[in-house]
Amino acid sequence: MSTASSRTIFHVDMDAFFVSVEELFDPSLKGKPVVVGGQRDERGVVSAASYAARKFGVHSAMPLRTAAKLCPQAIFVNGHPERYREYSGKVHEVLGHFSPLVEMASVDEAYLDMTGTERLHGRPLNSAHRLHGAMKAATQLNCSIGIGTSRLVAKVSSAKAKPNGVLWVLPGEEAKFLAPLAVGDIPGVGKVMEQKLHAMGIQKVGDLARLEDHDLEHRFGKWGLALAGKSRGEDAGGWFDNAVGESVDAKSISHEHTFNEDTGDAERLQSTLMRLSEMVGRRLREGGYFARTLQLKLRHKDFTTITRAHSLEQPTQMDHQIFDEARRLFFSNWKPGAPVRLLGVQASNFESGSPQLDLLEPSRDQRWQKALAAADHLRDKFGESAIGLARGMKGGFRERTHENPVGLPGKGPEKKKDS
DNA sequence: TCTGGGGTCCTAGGACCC
DNA sequence: TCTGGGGTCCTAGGACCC
Repeated sequence: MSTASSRTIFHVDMDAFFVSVEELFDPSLKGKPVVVGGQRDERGVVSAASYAARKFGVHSAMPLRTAAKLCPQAIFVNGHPERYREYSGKVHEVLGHFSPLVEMASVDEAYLDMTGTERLHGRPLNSAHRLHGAMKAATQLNCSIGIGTSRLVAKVSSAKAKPNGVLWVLPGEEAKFLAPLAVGDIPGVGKVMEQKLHAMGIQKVGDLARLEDHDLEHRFGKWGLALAGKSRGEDAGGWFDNAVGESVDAKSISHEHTFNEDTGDAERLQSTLMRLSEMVGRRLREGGYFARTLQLKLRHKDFTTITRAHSLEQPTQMDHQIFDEARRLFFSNWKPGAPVRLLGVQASNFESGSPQLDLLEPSRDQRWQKALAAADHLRDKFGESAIGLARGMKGGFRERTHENPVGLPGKGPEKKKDS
């Protein structure tokens, strides 16, 4: 690819994002070993660790209890997703001043296509430094910026620029930049792939680049071919090939819950399924999605996990249909009393627009849809906890009570308050 | 060490159809 | 009888990312 026709991609990655946001709300955390993600004795993993905590070997995805052992003096903080979303919005806004083609890849990182912005913003290194300053001024947060001719190179270079740095890989220098790096530094190469490559005697990206494309394809299929391209710095295969800023429709929506202690209590499990189904339904309605496939996820005490899916005749976005299916799948795959660690509900296989509606009479489903829309509206207005959402399965609605937190029919004290 | 939650993509087998 | 080949859909599981 010639220099003249090459793209200029920025990858902007916020430094220790969750920790830095928490520090803004509680400045006393600054400089201390901080672990975000939960309390030291809870089930769960580290979402983010401050640089002071990282010195003790703490890193994200590590079990909280392990982090507590490695760094007993660490301050453990529960995550605040609303705060991160708020600051993510501020980040997005800053980026919008630098390019119309901005794509948030997650809450704390984004790609910018800066191709052709030189007249407006100057040379890449210049505009990166201005962006860096503007980000600090607007959000009080540090970021690192990688610049390259592909998303892949930009992303790898931002990782190498951390913390609080800027790194530009010149057009034409991609292979030279990547060659000395470990194969595990390539996005998409995780533990398993890394082990396989090591077993082949491949340690560095340069070793990979020396192999023939068709050898890699033969060994690893489609992925192998993509890998060969990546070793040269190309956005080969899958998501990376999308133009920056191209909006991609969601493919699935899911919610899951890990119990703090395993439970075999059927009522508790059912009410959890109900809550998860409602959360999924709500997001389907918000997004205007109708899902044809519903999936249950069930993780046992020993961490063995199964998923069981079913596709409906007609797509749905309604809580009770989701719940009915999730419950059916659950009871046909659960040995009564067996301790459960996690339950999850997923909707996928979306169909655009509304499903076939009965045009002659307002069907039961349509009435349901209206009721749910009204409930969503109330929740928007008064907050999740302010109202006991009217809900029910067969008869009318039942109110949520303390004993019956999800309004499960036929359970808890008979506080029949049909509305 | 004792393993979250929300996603995407890929593979692979079986059903079913032509 | 003992048996093709391709295409698509469905389901299950796993690698990977932040």
